[in-house]
Amino acid sequence: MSIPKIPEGEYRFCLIMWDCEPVSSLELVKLCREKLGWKRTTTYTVIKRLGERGVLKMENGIVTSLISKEEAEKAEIETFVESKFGGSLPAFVAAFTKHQDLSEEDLDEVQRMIDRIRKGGAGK
Amino acid sequence: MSIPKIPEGEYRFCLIMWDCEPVSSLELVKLCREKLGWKRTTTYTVIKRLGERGVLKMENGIVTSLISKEEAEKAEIETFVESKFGGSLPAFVAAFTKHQDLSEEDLDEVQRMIDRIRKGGAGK
DNA sequence: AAATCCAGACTACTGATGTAGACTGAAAAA
DNA sequence: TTTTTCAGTCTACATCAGTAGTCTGGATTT
Repeated sequence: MSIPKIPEGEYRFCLIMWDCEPVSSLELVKLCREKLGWKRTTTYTVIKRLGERGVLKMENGIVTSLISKEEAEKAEIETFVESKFGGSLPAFVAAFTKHQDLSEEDLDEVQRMIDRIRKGGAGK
Repeated sequence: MSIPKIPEGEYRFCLIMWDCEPVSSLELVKLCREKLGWKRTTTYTVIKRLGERGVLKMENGIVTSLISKEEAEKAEIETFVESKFGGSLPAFVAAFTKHQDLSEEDLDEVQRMIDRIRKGGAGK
């Protein structure tokens, strides 16, 4: 039902997993050692915990995600906007555009997305 | 000097503080009891911890923030984009616009901000 | 001065997170 | 079949966040 919250470290792991799933735990152990500097058991512990929270499942040594990166991102964004900006998108966007150094390319990117949404009638 | 990370509960407290500072600790105790359901001592504990981390200071029973809401927001957004989207604003904005239910008004709001930034000349 | 109050500090407990060493059962090697 | 290896689990421990009970020194009241 509700997407479970994924804290920092575990999220870093997830990014790796999403990037190459389905993947063997062995492979993940290797990747986490290289990219995160984790010990073998640390990776297994995280796999275990994420499994308990329904973020992924491991069967026959193969790890597969149960919630997609997109779903997780959506949940993260919602939680973030909710807790930091009282759920107000405008408030968030205001702070967002006010502080970040948005390059022309970024602005164009956003512009394009807005247009796309408008055309697509994603009002929903 | 880098803006310290402010976790959930403490951030909720900060929102209240930023809203009425400078304010007496007594007043904060009352507000937190009403809005957050906190016991008297809990509020004091949080004031203490945030004081130690340089988020605020309390002198003669008067609490004042040391980092503004704007600074905190900026830091939060940066951390968020960094950890969830590898620091890529486009990636973030993409996920953002793709998943959230942006109303026409929100879109207009964002549109206006973009226009304003463009006119106002590069960054800030 | 003795009794009372109270703001603020101290101490404390619980659950989550980050990280990893010790252990085990089953498969592979000798 | 005895030994070795190793994938995956268990146990463990420190830190942090959330929340609050207890203690104390100084101000207030009697």
